[in-house]
Amino acid sequence: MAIRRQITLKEIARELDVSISTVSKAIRNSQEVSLDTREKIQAFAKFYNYRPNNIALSLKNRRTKNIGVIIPEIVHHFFSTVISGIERIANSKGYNVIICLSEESFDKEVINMEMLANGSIDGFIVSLSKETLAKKDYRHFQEVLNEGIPLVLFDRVTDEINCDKAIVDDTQAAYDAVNVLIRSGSKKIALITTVDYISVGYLRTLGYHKALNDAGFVVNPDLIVKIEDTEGCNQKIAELFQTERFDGLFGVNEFFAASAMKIARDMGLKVPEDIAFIGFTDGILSKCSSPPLSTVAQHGDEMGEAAAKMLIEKLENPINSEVFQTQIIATSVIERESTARAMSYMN
Amino acid sequence: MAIRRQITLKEIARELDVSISTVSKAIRNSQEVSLDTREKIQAFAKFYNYRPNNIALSLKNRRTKNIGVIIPEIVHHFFSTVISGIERIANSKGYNVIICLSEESFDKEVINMEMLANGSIDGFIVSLSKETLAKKDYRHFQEVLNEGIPLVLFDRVTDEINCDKAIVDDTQAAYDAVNVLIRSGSKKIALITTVDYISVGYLRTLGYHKALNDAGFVVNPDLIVKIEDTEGCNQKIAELFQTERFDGLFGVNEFFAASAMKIARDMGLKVPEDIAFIGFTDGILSKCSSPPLSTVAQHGDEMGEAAAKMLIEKLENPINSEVFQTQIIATSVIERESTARAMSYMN
DNA sequence: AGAAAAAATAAAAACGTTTTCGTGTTAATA
DNA sequence: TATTAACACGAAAACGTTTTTATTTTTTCT
Repeated sequence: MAIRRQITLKEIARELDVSISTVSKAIRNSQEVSLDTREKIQAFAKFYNYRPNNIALSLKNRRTKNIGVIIPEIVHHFFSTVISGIERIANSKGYNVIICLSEESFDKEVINMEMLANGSIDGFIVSLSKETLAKKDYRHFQEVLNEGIPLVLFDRVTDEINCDKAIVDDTQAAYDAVNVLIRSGSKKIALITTVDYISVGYLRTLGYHKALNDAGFVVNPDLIVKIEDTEGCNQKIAELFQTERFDGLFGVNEFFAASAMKIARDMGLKVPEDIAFIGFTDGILSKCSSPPLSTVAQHGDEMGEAAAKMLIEKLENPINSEVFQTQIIATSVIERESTARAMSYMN
Repeated sequence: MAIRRQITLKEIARELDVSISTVSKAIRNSQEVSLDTREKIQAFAKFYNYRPNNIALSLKNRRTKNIGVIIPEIVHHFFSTVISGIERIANSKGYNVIICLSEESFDKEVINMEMLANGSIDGFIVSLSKETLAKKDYRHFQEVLNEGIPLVLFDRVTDEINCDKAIVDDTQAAYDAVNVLIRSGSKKIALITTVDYISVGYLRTLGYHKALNDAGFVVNPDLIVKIEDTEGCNQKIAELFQTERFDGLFGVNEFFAASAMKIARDMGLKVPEDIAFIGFTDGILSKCSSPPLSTVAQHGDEMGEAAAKMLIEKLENPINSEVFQTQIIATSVIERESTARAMSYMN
């Protein structure tokens, strides 16, 4: 089968002995060209399966219809749901999604942004890498904004840069989650969280504090474990179980909660009778672990949709380019067996 | 902060009162332009943060340095690891990855391909949607191949189209998995699989048959459950447990295996003593379920890397555009507690 | 038949590059 | 001093579109 590269206007013009402009107009069915020639050209174009070259269009229109998305990782339930939401909206509005992974590295984030900012995309949707959050260096974002490229941040955001954002109310959601533990009868509640510079981890920790305070519980720092990376995770959780006694545990993500629950069960504790668990993110892990894990659903796909909608709005309607909004995506607490204590346990 | 759009060669040329070509050459440090002007232009360009417009380059070079990836879904451990592998290689070679989701729909697959084939990408990496596999309609692939656009298929592939492929030896891997069950002492082994048109499900089913045959076991069709979609999944698995007795189960993905194991435990069966389980795909579910699930690691990231390497090779070296290879990515069986029977159970 | 109006088509510019080729200036050589 | 070589730069083409403007052809009217 001989290779037949996509045919161009120029080739059609040459073949049919008319000018390029006539071909262009005929294909777009302009009244400017006689019905005769129009039909002839259209038939020819159809036969050779003519399709306008996207790159040429991008250059001419100075818009690519591409959205650049930069996330820390993709093998991750929450981030992949967000992508899914972004893709759905983008696709429905004729945009494509270019995905780059920062792998939690500041440098990769910067490089990827520069790579895409040279005309490859019309706007960015980004969730900050851990390193960026730790460094607090946001110049690369300010730069693209100065160049007039719209930017939407989601989930891991910062106050230091002024743009559209889509987040959940992490503090409130954590507050709600901890309250589920409290209502289920937990009196001493442990927390497995991240280091503080991860904005969402910090905010969820705040919610934990607030919930305990409002319930009149004292916050015991010994019940709080801050995990830097997932490597030594199980180790640190196991230590907690060995040194402290508690009857409820909140993990700021589903991995922490599920891991802790597993360790507890392996130690012979009954869930939820002896200890109740709740996590964050309603991923496959929460649904499939034993017992099923109560959790806070973040609705990542909605967050992705919201982010994409805001971005596309800015792209197609640059009038309000200076008014930014922060959309709070509603979370919902999903109560499953891991917090379902019978009433007899309560008192 | 006033918006300062990216500066162009033309603007630099006008500002410095030289020709566009001189600016272009100076920036690429050509000896053709005097050191004086070169330095002047370079300084100016650097000051205004000049970067060549990617779209213009794409048009000129007739290559976009974009790879189009079309997968059925992204909220899925295996597919996201593949993306991760693709992205790593692509990024290291200066390519960007455009991701489209077919959502298992033939039409979306076709539309996405057409959308990208109009010049937006240099080549495709695709895993077939369920609908496409069911319809066996591969014309859209033949078309892009005829247009000279390289294509690599991975995981869900078909013999009907001739191109580079990256797969695992599903039959062999399933054979190995079932043998783990057999070695662990299982005598009656059930299978939870997909409907036959899913190539990988079918091949894994073959491996199951082969393993039983080679071990001298009879294949009992009543022990085989074919799941169409995940909706009624738990229901159908529960029925199996109610109507049949068996002491080993192989699930063609980790979700099937984990779900079945959960149901078994809820029914009071001990794992692995009463019944052993093994799955496919080493995702978070396998690692975190109780007990941890033995499984076949597919090494999705390696598959993604292999696919990306083959594609980029074809892109940068179109000489061998007619020689296609199928790379078999090695799988590895990971034995965890779910098949770890003490010897006393064996005989 | 000739002029004016209308219709059909073509030319050219623009989007931002790179590159080939051409031209003019200066320096080196006979 | 005349000829050539080296050097520095500019013009133009090309990638594939769309759109504005210009030109040609046809039709209509007196």
